[in-house]
Order: sequence, then C-alpha cells, then structure tokens
Amino acid sequence: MPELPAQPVLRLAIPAPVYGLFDYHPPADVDAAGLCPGIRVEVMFGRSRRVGLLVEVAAASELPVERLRAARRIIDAEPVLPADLLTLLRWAADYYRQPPGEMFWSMLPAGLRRGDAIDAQVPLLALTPAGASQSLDSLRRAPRQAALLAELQQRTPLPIPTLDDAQRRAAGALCARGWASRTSGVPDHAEPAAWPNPAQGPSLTPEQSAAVDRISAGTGFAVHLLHGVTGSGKTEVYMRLMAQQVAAGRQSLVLVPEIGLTPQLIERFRARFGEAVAVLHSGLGDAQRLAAWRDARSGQAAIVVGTRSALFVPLARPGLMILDEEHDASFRQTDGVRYSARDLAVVRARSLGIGLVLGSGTPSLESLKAALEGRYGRVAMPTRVGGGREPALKLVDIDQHAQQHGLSTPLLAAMHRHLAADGQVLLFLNRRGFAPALWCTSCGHIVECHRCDARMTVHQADNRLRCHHCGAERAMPASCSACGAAELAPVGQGTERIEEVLGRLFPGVPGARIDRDTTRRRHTLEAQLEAVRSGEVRILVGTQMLAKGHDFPGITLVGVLDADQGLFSSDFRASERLAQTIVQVAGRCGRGDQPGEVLIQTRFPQHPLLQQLCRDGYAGFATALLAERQAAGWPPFTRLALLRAEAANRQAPRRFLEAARDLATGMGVSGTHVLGPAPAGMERRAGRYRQQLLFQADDHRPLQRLLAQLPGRLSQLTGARDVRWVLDVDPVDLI
DNA sequence: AGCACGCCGACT
DNA sequence: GTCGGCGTGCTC
Repeated sequence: MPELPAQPVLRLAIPAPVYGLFDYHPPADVDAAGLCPGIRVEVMFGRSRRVGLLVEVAAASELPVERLRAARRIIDAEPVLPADLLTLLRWAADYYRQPPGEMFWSMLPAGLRRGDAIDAQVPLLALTPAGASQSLDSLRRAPRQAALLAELQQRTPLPIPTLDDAQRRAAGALCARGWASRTSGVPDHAEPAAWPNPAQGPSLTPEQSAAVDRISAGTGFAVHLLHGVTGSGKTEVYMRLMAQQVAAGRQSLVLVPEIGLTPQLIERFRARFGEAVAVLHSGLGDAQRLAAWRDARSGQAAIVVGTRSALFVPLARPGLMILDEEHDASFRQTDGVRYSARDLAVVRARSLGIGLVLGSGTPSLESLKAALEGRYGRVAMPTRVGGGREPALKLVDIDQHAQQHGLSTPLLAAMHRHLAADGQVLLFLNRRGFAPALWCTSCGHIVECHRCDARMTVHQADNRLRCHHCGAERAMPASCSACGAAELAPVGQGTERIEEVLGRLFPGVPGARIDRDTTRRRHTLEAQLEAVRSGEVRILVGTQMLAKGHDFPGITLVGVLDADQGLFSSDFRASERLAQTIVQVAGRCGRGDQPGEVLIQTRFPQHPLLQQLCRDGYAGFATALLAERQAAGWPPFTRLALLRAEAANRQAPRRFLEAARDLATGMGVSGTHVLGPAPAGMERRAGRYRQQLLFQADDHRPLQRLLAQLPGRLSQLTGARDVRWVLDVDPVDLI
C-alpha cells in the first residue's frame, strides 16, 4: 500500500496542567506551511473551547493521524509572540518542569488569552471640531483639562485606557463642554511615532562614566553585574545606557522589584524619555495592560518598565535589558507557574543577542559567582554620588546594655544626638504588630494559632490577635484559656509597640510607622514617605517595606532593632538575606557630606557573619559566604529542586513523598541525591500539614535528567490525589 | 484545570 | 425505581 505523505501538524501550547504540546490538524481550508509560530489558534480541547499558541509546525505527529482533531480557526495573521519569547517559553517550561500551556498563559495579557483580536476595538477620546479650534487660554483655571486638550490637539484620538484617573475626569469635563467625544476604534499604531530625544541628564561622576563605558563597550549578548552601593547613582547609569539605545533606535526593557516601581522612578523616566515610556505593573487594569503591551510590541514605546512578568513583553526592536535590585525575592514567581525572572532574563538576552545589566547594591551569591568566574562582567560603583562612602555598621550588644522596650541605651543616646543635630532617624524591625506573642504570666501558656504551628501576634490598636501566617484573627482574650488567670501579657516588640514606646520616650517628636498595617489603604504609603522626605516626620519605624528603593535624604541614623532573626535559621539562605536587608536598610541613611550612622542591636555581637559584615562590608561578607556554601555543598555550587506536598491529613504528604523518594532513587541518576522527606519548617500552616523532599545535584544537567520525567510520574503515584504538590526548581525558600 | 464517566445512598 | 455524591481518568 502506498504511503500517504505525512501532513504537517500544528504543535500547540494549550492552557492545561498537562506536560507537553498538543498536535492538531490545521483548519480545513488552511495550509499549515503558511502558518507562523507565535500565532494563536482556537481549538476544541476535550469538550471545551480553548485558545492555544502555535509553538511549531511539525512535519508529522507521533500520534496516529486519526487521533488528531482539526483546529477550529486561526486567530492571528501575525505572531502575537516573537521568536525569542517562543524560545523562552519552551526553555522555561522545560527547565522549571511546568506545563508549556501554563507558561504561555503567563506571557499574555488577559484579553489575548481569551482570544480577543490583538487590534480589538478600544474606547477612544477624540477631539471635536469645536475642541480643535478652542484656545487653551479659556481653560486657565482647569489646568488638567487644558493639558489633556493640548495633548488631543497634538494627537487624536487617544486610547482611554491609557489615561489616568485625573485625565479621565478631565476627559469627562471636555466631553461635557463639547470639545471632545468618546468613540471607539483601533488605536493607530501603524506608524510608530518617532521617539522624542531624551532630555539632558546631570553630568556623570567618573565612576558612573566608567560604568556606562564598560557596559556599552561590547556588542551582542553579555551580562553585566553592576554592583553599585546605595546612592552610587545606578539609575542614572541605566538612563544613559537607555539613551544610547534610543539613539540607536532600539528599545530597553527595565525590570524592577514590586516595591521599586514607585511614582518617583516613573517620573524620572518620563522626565528623561517623555511619552516613549510604557509602564506595566500589577495595579493595571486589563485595558491599560494591553495598551502598554501593545506599545512595547509595536515599538511605540522606547522604554518599557515593569515588574517580574514584564519580562515576557514582546519587543519590536530590543536593544537592552536591565534588571534592578537583582537580588530581590520578588523576581521569583512563587505561585502558579514558578520561575525566576532574573534567570529567565539571562536566557532571553542570550536568545536576542543583546546586553543585560543586573544591578544591585547587594548582589545575589549566584550572580557574584558568575561574575567571579568571568561569565558575567563585573562593574563596581563603591562610591556615593556626593563622594561619601557607605555608612559604617556598628554592633550593639543588647545583653551588655540596659534597654527600654527593645531600645538599648547606646541607640537611645544616638537618637537624641541625631535629633538634636536636626537629623532624622529610621528604626528597622521586621516584625509588624504590637508584640509577637501573648503569654500568661501565671501558667506560662502562649496563645497559638488554631490552624498553624505559630504564635498569635498581638495587635493592640484594634485589640485583636492575628496569625501572620494564615491571616486568622480573633478578639484579645480576657483570660488564659489554659488556667483561667486574667494575667495575659504581650511579650517582645513589634513595630506598633515601638511606635508607642517612642511616643513616650520622645514626646513631641513627630514619628511615623510604615508597615503593611499602616499602608493598607492606597496612597497612604506615598503620603507617609512624602512626610518623611519633607522633614515633617523625625522618627520613622518600619518593616522590610523601608529597606527597598526609597530615598530619604534627611536620615542620618539607622537602627536595626533585631538582627538575630536569620542568624541561626535552618535555611542556608537566611544569612545572605539578613546581610542584604541590613545593608539595604543601612543605605537609607547619610547622603553626600552628611555621614550616616548605623547601629545594629544583637545578642550575638561575636557572631562571625555579623563581624565580617561590619568589618568588610557586603563584598567581603559575600566572599566568605560563598566559601561557606562551597564547603557545605549548597547553591550556587550545587543545584536544588524541592518537592513540597501538603494535605489536611498529617500522614498523606509523608506517604506521597516517601513514594516520590523511592521513585527518584530508583531512577539511579548519578550525581544526584535525594534528601528527606522532612516536615516543612512550620509543619502545619492554615490547617494543612506540609512535608518536603529535596533533590540535590552537582550541576543542572543531572538535576534536569532526574526531573525530566518526574512530574508526569508523580501524578500517577498512589496517594498523589490525596495531596497538593508542587515542584520548585532552584527554590529560594527551603523552609 | 475542566469535564465526563462510573458505581453507591436518599428521594419524588 | 432515579437523582446526584465526588473518585478516576483523559484531553492531540
């Protein structure tokens, strides 16, 4: 029997938790050879309609032809994702052992995932003839309306999703006056507007110039680790590099941590690059996100700034990628599809053949090692723009000094000194609430969460107990549930309590507290930060939120109230994070000629890590930590993957992971070890018991070999249905 | 993830 | 007698 020539098939990534691509015939009247990978295709998948992404056109399927169905329709004429993102998608799905369909899902704005046309109609604001002939003078008392009218007279129509709240109100007013009207249509992106010339920046310090020259010297793919201390002017270096790209007609993609995407940063970018800046962050609505995404894809935007997921934005003319605060944990996606945007940025830059800058004042050990081995270029900026160096760190032994509610005498003395000299003080304590525990002074009982292996935190302002791990909440008990005595006392310090103590110790000195409890409402954080910058607030207390990205020029003293969390943690990364946090918080103080002072309260002033950090700074500390990691066989000298399982039942996760361990050891992949299972650091959390199994390998290759078939086989394991499990490749949290 | 198929308890 | 409980298995 003559063989029929095999027909080309479409290999699609379809959003489903299934590992692999799915093969379909092209729709009846469509020639597969004419289809470009990156387009969306609508198919019937099982009994439901899905939108899939064409990853490749294959000569034939491995499945018998009769099992394949034909796709319903081809959605796009042009790829929505360019080739480099398809490469990235496949690489990431493979490396992180994630279903490609889910990975692809996270690369598209919501509307496009549903199958909307990429040039869908959007609401537009158009200038009316009356508005066109209107002089701006008549709107002198309505500056926002005047600004919007001026913009409309330059370019009409404007897509309404790109307008902010104030602009939308102004739009309403202009419509009421009959000078503008709402319509809808396809925004005109056929002819990308010419990018405005970047504004002139300040002159660079020699150190900044050298950094710019070093980074822009090469062409093609390269990763540069820009190790610049706080205040060394990294952002200015980024902007110079971006301006070079603008001049060459190429786009820059800037990724910043969640907290780093502040209005100030966007303002700086806008002031330099004007309207050619597109911003992507989690607060955006679907329409705004799509508009920014489209501007990046069309080349309308010269600069694209965003958080983690902006890594997946298509770029028409990519020239440079920048990842600021590269050590920051928020570059890791930890729920849903798991990936590291920092590591994927390297992969994307390589496939694009462009440069990538990883900037940080406290680089991750992974990046430092790569720089030491010469895989990344290393550019150091140890000096602050005003000329000063980073403030020295001083340890205060809290067992040797009297203290009042968590504030030691030396720290209190320093606070008085700095306040008297017109300085501002920042106190850092990574523990919100009033006190981390409530205990009975009569019987010693400590109030615990019913659903977690954790203590309840006292929140005095609203007289409630909260669990910071599961969110459980209850009224403050009047008496001990164990012995009935009405002698419950809060123990330990939280930011709320420190704020109260400061009110008593420094009466009349205006203070502010910044943590998740005080900034829950929108805009309060910005208002509080402004009060600090203006000098109105003299003492600032806060958590982690203070450590990142904010400039407080008037702060001259930083107090780290408790450095000891993290010194003795079972997570080998805790000391790296502790040092990064301390150095980042310390960096908030002192500017130019004003030297800063940093006091770190600890019960272990002799601890070698703290000693090293104070003596040699972050770079010396990191070198020592790298040696320690190498000796202990931890990353970045080895590779890890973590399999976590949880269930309401205590035994199920253990049984499942024991079966998983037997499966993995039975595969006998040389160069790999399986450790565990062991209970997670907090075994019970939110009412669920958690266990974990650790895979360790000398290199990523044996680890990948071990993990290759694992997810598929795990789901077939007996007991797999009794637990929820996730596989985390290159995990950051081991507890 | 959906969504159906499949075998066992309380109902018009 | 059947409506529906959610265990199990599949999706090109």
